Formats: sequence, structure tokens, C-alpha cells
Amino acid sequence: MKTYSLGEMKDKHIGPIGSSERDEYEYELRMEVLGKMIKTTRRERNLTQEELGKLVGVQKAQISKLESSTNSATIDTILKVFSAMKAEINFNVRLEDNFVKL
Amino acid sequence: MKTYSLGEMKDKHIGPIGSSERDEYEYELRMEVLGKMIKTTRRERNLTQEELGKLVGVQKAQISKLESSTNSATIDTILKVFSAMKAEINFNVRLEDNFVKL
DNA sequence: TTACTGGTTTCTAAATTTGGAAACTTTGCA
DNA sequence: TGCAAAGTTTCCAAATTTAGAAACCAGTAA
Repeated sequence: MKTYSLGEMKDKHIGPIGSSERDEYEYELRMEVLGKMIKTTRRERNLTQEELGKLVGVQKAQISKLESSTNSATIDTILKVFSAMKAEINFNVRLEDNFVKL
Repeated sequence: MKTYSLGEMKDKHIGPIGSSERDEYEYELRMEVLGKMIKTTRRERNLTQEELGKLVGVQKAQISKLESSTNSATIDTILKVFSAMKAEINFNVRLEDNFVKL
């Protein structure tokens, strides 16, 4: 049973914690990493974009757009894609302590 | 440092693993739970929808829609909201073993 | 070189989300 | 009860995503 976390993906695709790249892009790369996760999962399943497209019910071009984070995908779309690959995507929230209510 | 996982949220808002509700809604409630996570985090921060709206830069009605999963939010929107609350949302993917490529 | 597979890009239309405004409902409390 | 704050819903316009189609761009193998 294979699992990737966001952290691993960031280490791999952006850089380790503390590196300037990692710090700088910490926010905006979230979305991009999601695309990478789709790609990684698809590869893990040995699927081409076209095959995945068929499973999801869209054209390969759509998959390409999702993987490259061409646009900010909808939760609905994301769930559909992972579901087609029989992969479960989970979210979890961590509260940071540096929050002050004005 | 508080953390919620998707699992906890589902236990709390839907029912424990094995319960019929939990099984039945396992797929389609994912989206809904994300809304609940926003709400829970907001409460944790002691914010009203209006206050959170101000932080994000939208009206309280928007926050309401997001929390109730009126529509399938965009990743971009979700990140903006959690970011405004100084909360980090993470994803992770688990490959299920019951996948057969045709 | 040619052909083929896998991936990306552009264009266009349709569907959906975003957002503001205002009315409405619920909740909580004095 | 009655008031005010908090949350929800509806309506509408603007922006964005989704989706298909087709052209295009690697690679790679014959």
C-alpha cells in the first residue's frame, strides 16, 4: 500500500525544508503539487493520460491540464480523478500558532 | 498545535467506520467534509464568518457557501481560506490495492 | 526518414464558481 | 418576548473551469 504525503512531494519536486526555493514557494506551489500528485499516482498505476482520461470520462488534454495545474481545479474534479485511479486522497489541517485575532 | 485529519472529521460528522452512514456516503461526503473542516478551523480561531470573510477579502455569504459546500470549491479558494486562518492544509494519497488495469 | 505513442497547447462553447447585495432565518441572550 | 449578531439563501453579473476538437511537439522504434 503506497502513500505519498504533500511533504514528500514537496521535498521531491521543490526542495527540502529550509531551502530558499521551498520557503519562497511554500504557498503558491500547493496547487502545483496537487497536479504532480495526480501524475505520480497515474504513473504508479501505469496509465497514460489517455487511459486515465478514458477512466475518468474526459479527453487526455484534460488530464494534461490537471497535471500541469494549468488552472485551479475544482475539488469535484480532483476527487473524480483519484477515484478513477482507486486512490484515496485525504486532507488534514494543522493550525499554526502564529495567529492573532485583531 | 491542533490537527484534524479527514478521518476524525468523518467520525465526528458522519459516523464511525463500519456504520452504514459512513460506508454509504464515503465517496460523496469528501467534499462536504472539507467545508466542515473550514468551519471547524474558523471556530477554533474564534472567528465569525464575517470576520473570516474580511480576512480572506470576501463577504460572509461566500464563507457560508464554502462551509456548507454549496458548490465544489476551487483549490485556489480553499487555500486562500486556510491561509487566512494561518492553517496549513495537507493532502495525501493512498493507493488502494483493488486496482486492475484492463 | 517515417510512423506512432504520449503529452501539450490553442480555440471555442457550455457549465460552474466567485462575488456582491440584500433579504431572510436562526441563534443567543438580556 | 424582543433585539442584535451570526448565518443562510436568492438573484445576478463577471470570471473561471470544464470539455471537446484538432493541431502541435517530443521521443522512439522500425
